[in-house]
Amino acid sequence: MARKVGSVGAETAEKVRHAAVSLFARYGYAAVSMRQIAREIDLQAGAIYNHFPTKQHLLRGLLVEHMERLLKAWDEQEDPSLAPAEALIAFVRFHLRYHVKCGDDVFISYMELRNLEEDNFAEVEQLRRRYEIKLRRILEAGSAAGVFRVGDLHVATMAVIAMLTGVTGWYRYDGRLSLQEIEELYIDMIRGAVGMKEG
Amino acid sequence: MARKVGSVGAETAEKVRHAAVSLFARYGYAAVSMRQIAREIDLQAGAIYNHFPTKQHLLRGLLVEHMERLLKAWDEQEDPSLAPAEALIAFVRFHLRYHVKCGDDVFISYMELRNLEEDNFAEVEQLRRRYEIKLRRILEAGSAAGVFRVGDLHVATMAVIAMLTGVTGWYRYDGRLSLQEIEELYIDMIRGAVGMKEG
Amino acid sequence: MARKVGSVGAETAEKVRHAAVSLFARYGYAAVSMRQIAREIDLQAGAIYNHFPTKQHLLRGLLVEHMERLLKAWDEQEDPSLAPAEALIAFVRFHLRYHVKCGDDVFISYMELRNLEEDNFAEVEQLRRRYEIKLRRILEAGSAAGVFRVGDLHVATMAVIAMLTGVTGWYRYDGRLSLQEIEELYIDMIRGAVGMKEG
Amino acid sequence: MARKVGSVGAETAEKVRHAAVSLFARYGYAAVSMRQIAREIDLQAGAIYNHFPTKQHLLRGLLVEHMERLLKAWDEQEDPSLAPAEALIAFVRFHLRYHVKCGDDVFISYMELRNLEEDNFAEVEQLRRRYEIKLRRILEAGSAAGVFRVGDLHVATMAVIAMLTGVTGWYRYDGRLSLQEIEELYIDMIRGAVGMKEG
DNA sequence: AATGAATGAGAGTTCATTCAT
DNA sequence: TATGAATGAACTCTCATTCAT
Repeated sequence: MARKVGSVGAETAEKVRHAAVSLFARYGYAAVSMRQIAREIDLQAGAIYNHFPTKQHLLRGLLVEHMERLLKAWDEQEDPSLAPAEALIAFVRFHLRYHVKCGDDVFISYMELRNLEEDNFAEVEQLRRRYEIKLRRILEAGSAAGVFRVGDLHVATMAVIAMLTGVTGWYRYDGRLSLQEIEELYIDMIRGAVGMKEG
Repeated sequence: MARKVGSVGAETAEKVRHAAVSLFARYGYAAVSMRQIAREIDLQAGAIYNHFPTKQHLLRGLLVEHMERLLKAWDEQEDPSLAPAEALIAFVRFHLRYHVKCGDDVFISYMELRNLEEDNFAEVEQLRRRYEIKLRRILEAGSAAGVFRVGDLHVATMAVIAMLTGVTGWYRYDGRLSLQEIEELYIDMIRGAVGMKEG
Repeated sequence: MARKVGSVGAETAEKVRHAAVSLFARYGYAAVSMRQIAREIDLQAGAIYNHFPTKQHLLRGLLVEHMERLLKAWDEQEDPSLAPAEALIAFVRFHLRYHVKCGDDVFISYMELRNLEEDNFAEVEQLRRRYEIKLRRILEAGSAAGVFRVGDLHVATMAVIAMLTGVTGWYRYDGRLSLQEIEELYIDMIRGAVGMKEG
Repeated sequence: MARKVGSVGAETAEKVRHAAVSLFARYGYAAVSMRQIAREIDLQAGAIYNHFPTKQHLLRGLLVEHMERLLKAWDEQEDPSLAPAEALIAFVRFHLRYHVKCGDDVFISYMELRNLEEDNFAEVEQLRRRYEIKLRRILEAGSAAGVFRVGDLHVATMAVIAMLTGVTGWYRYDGRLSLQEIEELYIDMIRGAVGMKEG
């Protein structure tokens, strides 16, 4: 067998990404050095540059890829035949599960936006907006159908997302409440917040 | 009097704090150097050390003082005679106004927590919890009085605060909606989220 | 006495310049590190940046200041009343003495031109051209007066300067020939080269 | 034959040499990386080491081979039957043509001497001296024959070579003067410099 | 003979902090 | 209280070189 082209390299790149996510989440992009990332995976700092041209590229990659995975995951599980009420509930469950599972990715994709250079920032912002629109469309449909009572679509969208994403700040795997319980609590609150008719 | 003792110094310290808040908010604590802060106010970096023993002390001061101001502001305007429903509305208005007005302070007090050394972190966390408890007590009272329907007190507290604080992420002074309009929208949503009886 | 403002700093800057000239001459700009320069004068590398913003600025300064000193030195000793033949001889003696005395400065100002960034290069080139013109004017005057026989002014200027400057490549203070002897030899050769009438 | 043994390799080595000469001439040995050289010829840096054991060997090779080619070229065209005056003129023409044609090789063989390690330096210096001696012998013969008037053989040799080599610094293929014109100008000046009797 | 990944050292530069003045 | 100069450590990134494939 010839060279396992792209194999060893791809593995190392993945390890770098993983270590970086974890360290950036804990200490912040600016506070984490390339040496720290390298040390975490028993590598010399210089070797990272075989896989990522700069620290900034590494960050951009993490955020862009996180957003793309998130969008893809939603697209794959979205069921367009659902009525708005069910669609909203599905979105809430999806968002909570995904954000709780990928805590670090989510966290840095909120915290490290300001460390992106202008172009990279714009790119990630656009992806984020595409995700927000997923929710907005649901609220819009429910509003139009008269099953939600939403004062302002944009504000409601931001409020629901902020509320849900906040969970990543305090959720613990072995906490007082299970993820299922938390889901039900949030579904209840969000139903109320968007004025969903009982049913 | 040869010199307004303590006056010039206090002024400089205040200028440093102000420049630091603004720079930390924009670029993050770790990405901002003492030299940058000094340059902003036409000073040499060394001079900052006449007023703050370390960069970490400077950060701690900013967060602690922000939280103490926030708590004091609430304490000053809280009206213990209000019924839970009115108290909640008052809290929502207060939180939105304060957070929108002191955007940078609020922002860094969320973003830079992880850059605090252990003890300082604990101190700020405790202050934050004291603030959260203000809201929690209101929800608790409303729940007990049967005017709110809250599945879990802690979750509801966190959800409401996350929802409200999210506003600082997108609010613009000259945006589409006035602060008053935003307040009404949030009051409506939060009423729904906590199952407040119409009235 | 208050602070000896600019004294300590100016001294250090001068020491840096001196060490840099000497090291650049021996090993070349690109091959010499800021740490090497610093070590030479018992300083930390970082401290150099209190006096020179970048390594490139340091180099530019050395070359520009060398050329300016050279021009000033010539201007101070030039005697406009001299006839072309005597003026040429005076120039030859001046150039040899100055270039032999300031060997390292001269050397790097030829060798390190390509390490200058575009703007800095243009600046130094212009100074160099101003110096060449000093000789050219002499040759021109002698040509016009019929005391020199010069085929092409520009070529003759370059040839004489190249010939003279070459001395720095092999001159040794304690070599076989004294500077005086070398001067006489070059005066003879250059007289011949420019077709100066015997006198 | 499955493979042109030694052919592909020799070609690559030649490409490396060529790229290196060109880059060293423009930026200097110390400022050029093996990666830069490799990139220039669409290669990975590591591959260069199949052809040259170190960067220093590569440099040494370039200088030694340049000097050997130069010496061989002179040896091939030297006509020992020429009288000193004609021999000098032949040398001038040869030197100018060769140095103008092989500008980069010549340039680095002057500029990069100091980047040679001790032994390699000695080797190249010896070759250079062998070349200088070619001129020296001519001057010597002319002096002995009474057709040149040379104050000091060594100084005259260095002066003539410096003067001639200086041309590479400003000669342009499409400049104001053709190479032929430049040759005549230099021949005239050098005749004068060595006190050649008119004839 | 070439690649892609790695090492270990070192580059230029900036950092928080100190201190004599 | 402020300055300007210094330290020693750290930063991102590049280097020459090696080596398994």
